[in-house]
Amino acid sequence: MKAPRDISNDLLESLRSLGLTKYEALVYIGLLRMTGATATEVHETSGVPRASVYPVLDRLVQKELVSVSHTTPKRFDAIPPGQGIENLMRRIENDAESARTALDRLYREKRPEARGSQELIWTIYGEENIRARLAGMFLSAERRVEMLVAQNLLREHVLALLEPVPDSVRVDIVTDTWKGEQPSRFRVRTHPLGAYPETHAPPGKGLRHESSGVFLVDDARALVWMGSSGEQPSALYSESAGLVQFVRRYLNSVTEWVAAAGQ
Amino acid sequence: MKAPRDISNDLLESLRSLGLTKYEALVYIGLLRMTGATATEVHETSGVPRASVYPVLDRLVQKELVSVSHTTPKRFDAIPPGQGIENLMRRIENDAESARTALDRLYREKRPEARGSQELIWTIYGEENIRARLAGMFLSAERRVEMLVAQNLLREHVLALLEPVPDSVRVDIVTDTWKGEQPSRFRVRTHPLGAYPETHAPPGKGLRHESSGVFLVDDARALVWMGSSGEQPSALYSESAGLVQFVRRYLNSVTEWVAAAGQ
DNA sequence: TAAATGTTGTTGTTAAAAAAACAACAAGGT
DNA sequence: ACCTTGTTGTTTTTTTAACAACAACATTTA
Repeated sequence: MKAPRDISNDLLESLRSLGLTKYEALVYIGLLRMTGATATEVHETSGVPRASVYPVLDRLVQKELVSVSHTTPKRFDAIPPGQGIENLMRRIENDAESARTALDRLYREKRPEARGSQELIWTIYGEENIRARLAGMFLSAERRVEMLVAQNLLREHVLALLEPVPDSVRVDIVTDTWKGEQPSRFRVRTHPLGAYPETHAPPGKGLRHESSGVFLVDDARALVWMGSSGEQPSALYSESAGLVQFVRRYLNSVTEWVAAAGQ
Repeated sequence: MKAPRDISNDLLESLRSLGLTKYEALVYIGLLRMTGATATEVHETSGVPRASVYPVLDRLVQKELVSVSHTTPKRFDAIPPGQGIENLMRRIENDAESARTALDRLYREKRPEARGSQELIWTIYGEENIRARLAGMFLSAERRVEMLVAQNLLREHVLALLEPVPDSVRVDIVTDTWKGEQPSRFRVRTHPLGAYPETHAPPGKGLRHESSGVFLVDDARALVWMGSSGEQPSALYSESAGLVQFVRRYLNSVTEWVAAAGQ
């Protein structure tokens, strides 16, 4: 192919994930700079081979990204980006909707937790997924929720999820700082988490508490939120006795430390 | 590939437009029926070759559609469809947003209507695009807006677009029926459009007025809305003297007919 | 006006890239 | 000794991209 000028690779990638091929993207981009261009002009400014330009334009018309004139030769015009992208998204959202419906049906047919998945430790990627799992944990709490969690993480992502927890469930929170009054609903204890001795960790490489947290529900379900700064966060979730016990001990020792520190 | 069971082709297509490959779709679908499956089990119920299952699962984890356990052998679990599809859509919407930003910049650099595009007749596909164009026409009206339009089309799609037209612009509407009182804002004339003699058309094949309409603004810009029933609608738009004159005459003769019919 | 030239729109073929399918094997567990 | 997991590399198929050739017109030029 000729020289498609200086089209950012990112843009092509974005358009591809909206369902366009490279050629379709290049033609549409080229067309945005022109008004009423002929196929040959499109070929020239987009760098797409002339013979390929015709089928590509046909597809773009089908996708409601360009309009055609009735002259000979035909002339083409781009639908403005706002409208055009909306047109693409409409199709995609339709697909998403029908896919969700179909998948939900399959999903509901699943035998409910046949095997003992309770011995496994799961890795969950992505903030949304972690939050969803946390919400589920909190929702299922019957007696007690405990957490050791950095203040920013708590405020931004966790606090809202505690809303549906009933009063009969005791909620213990250990965090680094707490602005404002103590909420009566929860037992909040503050402590400079960074100062907690990372026993077996080499200095400077200790677990970053910045965006991390440890959660335990009813001594039965544990989640460890590992927020690698900047990166996509991940978490461990488990109902296995092993991990739960480990988390249990960790929380105990931190709690003791906090108490001893004399707050 | 083995027998992927009875997976609807539509579903695979939908998932593809959300950025999944066939394999990714099959594995995810298969995984929805299981809980904590091993790679081999995934292979068995999805029909995807065992060796291919590993890279596919990796990608699905990246796309936040499945979670992995830390056991050996690894076990995999599907994120529930609602959450999973939301995860996919989030990425796509990000791409859409950044694409729109980038494209808008390019679009604005375009020299404003360099050539005389006013001689061309454009075909516009898709209801949204037609409505957008109509809205633009109405917005630019300085003296007069005339339309001959089926009642259903008028109510559902057109009336709302007339909102921003100032009082100084005269708006004439001819339609088949009009329930309720006459709006003082517009000059509405009703007429059973079907009865208008389709001069050169064979009976039964005359232009269906059901979802069609003719629009003229300031005697300068014309749009013909052709609503093929059920299909995607299309329209002609032009500022060319030829088409404008044709529409002008058509409106005139209909208006005369209506007047003669003695309303 | 007729020949020469050029452009548009089509069709068919080849090349490159991406996805799918298969083969083989080391590591570890039973 | 045997089976399973996870990994790697190779072949086949499908999809995109690139190229070649040509008929139908239209434009220029002699």
